[in-house]
Amino acid sequence: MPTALVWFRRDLRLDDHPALQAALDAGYAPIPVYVHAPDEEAPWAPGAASNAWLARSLRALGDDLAARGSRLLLRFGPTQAALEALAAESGAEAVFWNRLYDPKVVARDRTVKQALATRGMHAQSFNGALLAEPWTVTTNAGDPCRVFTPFWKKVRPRLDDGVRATAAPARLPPVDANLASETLDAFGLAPARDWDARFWDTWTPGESGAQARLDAFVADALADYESDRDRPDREGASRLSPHLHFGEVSPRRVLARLLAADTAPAARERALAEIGWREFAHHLLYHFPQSTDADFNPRFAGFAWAEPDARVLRAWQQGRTGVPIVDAGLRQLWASGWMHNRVRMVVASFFCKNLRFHWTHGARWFWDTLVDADLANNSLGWQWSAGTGADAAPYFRIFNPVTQARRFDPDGAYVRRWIPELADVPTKAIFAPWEHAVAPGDYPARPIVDLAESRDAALKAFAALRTPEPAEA
DNA sequence: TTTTGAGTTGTTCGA
DNA sequence: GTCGAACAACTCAAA
Repeated sequence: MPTALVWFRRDLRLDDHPALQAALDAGYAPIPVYVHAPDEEAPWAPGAASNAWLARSLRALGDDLAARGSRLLLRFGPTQAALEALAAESGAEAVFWNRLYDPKVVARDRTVKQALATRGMHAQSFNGALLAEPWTVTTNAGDPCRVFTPFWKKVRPRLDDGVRATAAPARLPPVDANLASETLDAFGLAPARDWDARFWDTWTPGESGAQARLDAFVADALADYESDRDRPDREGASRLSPHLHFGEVSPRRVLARLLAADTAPAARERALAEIGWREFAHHLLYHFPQSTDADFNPRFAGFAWAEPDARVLRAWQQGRTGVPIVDAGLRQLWASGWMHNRVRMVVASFFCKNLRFHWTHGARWFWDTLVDADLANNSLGWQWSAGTGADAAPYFRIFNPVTQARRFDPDGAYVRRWIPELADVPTKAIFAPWEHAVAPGDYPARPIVDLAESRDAALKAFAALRTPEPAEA
């Protein structure tokens, strides 16, 4: 039986895996391989939390392949050399993989594809990560979309039919035992010290964990998704983001489940729209690759950002700003590798508006600490919050963290869970303890920045960006 | 080409 | 307490 390499990247599943399926359909015995080459994604090589997840997800994929009679080979990069070497060792005639959209990865993959083709190999890539690949969606004028609503109006009608997910193969051909594999430990992905120990109370990386999460979401949270998705004190979010990032479940599979769910149309559409935002983020990243580091809106080149003060930056990172909802979010992030999306917006607004630090500094912290760190989603989210994005919040929309906490954590349960110092503070005082002089000694007595003053300062800084009147002649 | 309508997630102020 | 307006202008996208 001829063999083909199936190059796994962030598609760490067997269900609805187009590259694997294509190899099988073409009559090849697949040789699954993962190549460890983080340098090739610099300066956005995966962060520490992401790597901790990846280690577990790779182990799960290896187990799942073994259970079907196959084997996952682990190799060190550089990628091109690794794939060429494995092809030579195995006699593989073809290489199949699913596409990614990060700028550095796109460039790397193009080079790899050309190199393989030059050697006479069949190299082919597939769509395994998106419902609508970036080049398939344009405005009527043929340009990339910059605004979500028109983008989604183009994509949403396609989804009612025509997007199919294929089932995982029940059995796979064996992989030649002579083909060598690195050990997972050799990759050095798992943390040396077990700071991630508590992550795994809430998360199960790997395909079966992803499917269980999807099942639980559809069964328990979908019906109330419209309201509860904004409530960090409830289990209202899907929590699918890290599973989607690593491709442990495909968006087509999520779509199929949402379309089949017996639920109110509004809840379904809301959940679909969140998948739509993931699609839109990838659309923007693909068409505007510089948006990971540069303000989308060039007008912000003249904005009076504050120079990040190391002490203040550390207080934000550690959840010691003195603003409870902000600190709760950042502590949740540190403890669990994840933060509720509503709270992400609150901490980002505080960072970009109240502290007036450039969004890239916050994005970098998220990148290192989130298990769902995703270049497309992270860049879009931070630019949206900062107001620098193409389709961003208007600049005068500055979140008041006290108001946000009262509205979305009305009983203070979320704050108490993540800030034990405040566990005994009454609800009416817990969102702004400095106004009631109730904060205990080891919690900051007042916010690191005055909320009202810093809000006004941000508005003034934005006002200064306005196009100046032409000078009098 | 020109015009028109619209744009994830908010806050504050004053009637 | 509730409600509507103001907060600015700009740009995108479609008609």
